Amino acid sequence: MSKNLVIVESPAKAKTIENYLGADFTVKSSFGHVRDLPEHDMGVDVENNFMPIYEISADKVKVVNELRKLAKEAEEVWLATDDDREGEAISWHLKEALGLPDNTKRIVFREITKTALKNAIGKPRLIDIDLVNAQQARRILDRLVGYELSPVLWKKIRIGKSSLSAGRVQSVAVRIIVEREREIDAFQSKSSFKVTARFDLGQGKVLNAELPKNFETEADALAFLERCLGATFTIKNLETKPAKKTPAPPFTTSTLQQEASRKLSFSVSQTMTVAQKLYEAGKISYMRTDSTNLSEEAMGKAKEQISKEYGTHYHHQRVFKTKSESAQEAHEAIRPTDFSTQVASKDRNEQRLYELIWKRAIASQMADAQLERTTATVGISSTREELIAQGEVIKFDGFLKVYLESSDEEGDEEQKGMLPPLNIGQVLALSDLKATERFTRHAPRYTEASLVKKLEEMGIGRPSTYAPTISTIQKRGYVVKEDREGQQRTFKELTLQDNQIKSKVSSENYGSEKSKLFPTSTGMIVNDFLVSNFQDIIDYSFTASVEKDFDNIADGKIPWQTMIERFYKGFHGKVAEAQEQKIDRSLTSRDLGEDPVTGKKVSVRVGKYGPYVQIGDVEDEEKPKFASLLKGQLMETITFEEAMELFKLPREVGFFEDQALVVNIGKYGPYVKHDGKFYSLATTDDPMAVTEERLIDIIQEKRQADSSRTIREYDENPNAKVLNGKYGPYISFGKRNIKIPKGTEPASLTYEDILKLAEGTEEKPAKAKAPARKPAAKKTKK
DNA sequence: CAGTGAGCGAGCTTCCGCTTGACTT
Repeated sequence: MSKNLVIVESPAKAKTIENYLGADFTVKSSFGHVRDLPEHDMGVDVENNFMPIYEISADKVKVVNELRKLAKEAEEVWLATDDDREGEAISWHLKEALGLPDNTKRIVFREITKTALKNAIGKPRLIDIDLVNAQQARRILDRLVGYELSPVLWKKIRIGKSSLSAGRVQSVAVRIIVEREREIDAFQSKSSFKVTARFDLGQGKVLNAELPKNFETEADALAFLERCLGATFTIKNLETKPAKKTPAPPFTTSTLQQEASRKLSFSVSQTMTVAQKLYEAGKISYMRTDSTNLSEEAMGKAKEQISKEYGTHYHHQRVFKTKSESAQEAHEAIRPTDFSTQVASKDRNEQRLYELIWKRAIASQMADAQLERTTATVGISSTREELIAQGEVIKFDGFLKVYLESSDEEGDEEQKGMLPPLNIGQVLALSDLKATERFTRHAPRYTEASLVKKLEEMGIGRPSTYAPTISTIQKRGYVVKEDREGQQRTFKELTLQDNQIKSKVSSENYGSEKSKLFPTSTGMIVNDFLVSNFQDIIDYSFTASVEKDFDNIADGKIPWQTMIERFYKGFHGKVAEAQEQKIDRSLTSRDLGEDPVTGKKVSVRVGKYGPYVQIGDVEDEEKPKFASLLKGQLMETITFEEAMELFKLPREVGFFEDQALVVNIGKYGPYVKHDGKFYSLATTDDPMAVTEERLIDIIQEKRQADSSRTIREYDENPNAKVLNGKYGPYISFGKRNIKIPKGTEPASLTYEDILKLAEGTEEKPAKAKAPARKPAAKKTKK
């Protein structure tokens, strides 16, 4: 056993550090936090100065036991968790859990290099209890908010099949999505006419120019074209200005998620999983960071690589200031551990992400790109308006040699090309002059990654929680990530060509969405409830204001209990008030009108399985009719006409193999039922309009897919099959899935073999919760 | 999984922020 035990948070980091520190040091990791408030209880004694109750987390018992043993054997323990609020708290919890003395040495370093480590070891300090208290305040505030608000939702809004929840971070994330959707719903598109001209310069060269301002009406656009009939077009002015482009800083968690989403179409969680693999393989630095900082050593290595690969004039050292105010900067920016490594993995996605990280980090240490922007003004003999043509020439590519950041704006950033050679006074031959109707666009819906960006800008959430937050709001049923088909619309186009003006009407698809976040009715209802009852908690500035308090606690200016007390007084009062309120049914239902046939009331409500329309009342003699809403329809916005359409389901859409094809919509979306089996419709199929041919296709496709997965079937039992799954072959036996023992050839399994293998396994219950069992359990208690 | 949805009401759910595997079909 070595003399020194060093404890860090991550095992990969432990391994690296051990190599640097030598034989006298054993380096172990805590795997993050080891103690926390209890999961199934508030764990905060509100009556007793908010005293928290901590317990060793279930999955950390083993780690803690091992560390306790090693700590006893060691002469000296060094707490080397991250240099931020959470890291300080982890050290304190370790000290408490391992029974270490108060003077245990605490060391910090922000980059893993030999010098940084030596410096840290030479300058140990004690645990900063003020900083720990700031973390405790953060933890307790989040617990109070989350565990008091969520039960209010359970009591006041019982909808959806998943349990509802609220919290400082997730509720704001949902609010952002809901408000954007409402903004889009209220958006009125305006059309205008954009004028573009094409000139033929001969020898295959073309000049494209446009009018700087659009015309608001077709009449204005037409009048302009008429004025241009027979006009002469001349280059009136040429202006050239130097310009430059500067590289973006190296990646933080949030910017990595955004770029991987735009350039590689990765989901936020996929990015993190792939990055974790690269980190564990030692290929990149830590991937959960809010810092854009590179270590001196890293900048030196980047310089070497750039000079070697592109020449020294491509290098330009840059130190980036971190933008975000909430940044805690315990780590470096995300960068390759070795800049000379360009191939880091055989896995395609790992390699693609690595390349992105490598390029971005390298580019951040490269020279600006030098450009030349040329603006040509085209005068028109018959009118005072002028056309403008713009071009760009790259004089020195600099960092553009390796990397260009992409943008969220759709299609706006067309690459400007070079202008052909032009002279002032040159007369241009017009090929055509067009006025095309264009429409203003609503603000874009959020993607996972652009929501992360927004949250980060608002200082809400941390690098380690962006991905989990995004998945929580989807799991709770507040938000769905979907593709939506666009709609057709027509637009007008006026063309002046060969001294004639022609008008044409064309159609285009607009508003289609891919992998965007949409609020559900549940999300909107819960959001509205929270906004009207807990305005300040889900206010966009709430986190920022409590962060100021946490800073004051960390600076020793106020005791954490004072801050929590002050907050809790007002907050708990509002919780109590909301509990007293009658359930507001208008939140979860809306009247649409009367059925013209029966005169019965038509209303839309949100039930256990989502929003649905109901005709009639449960008290009526005749049972009410129900129909679920389609994807994309919301309780808040559905119209009476759309609602009545739904009652055309279930529809019988023809026959196949002597059985009817019935289209309906279930809990999990639209499906076609045929011969007692269910086949899901694709998201692009409209259940109201899908044809017989298409349905037969769907059935045959599904059968084809199933049969290609089947390795063996059994006459004795149609429910027993050997199938090929994502992770290799397995046995599907009724509702059970059984592992195939190692060394067994799946195709050789007989039915008897399967029965034997099934013996030891338990039948999986259809639903995890067996409702009949619970009351019985209570009886025994009594 | 897929012919629910109200209300009755037992007993359940839940937060944010640090970390990795275990598990899946």
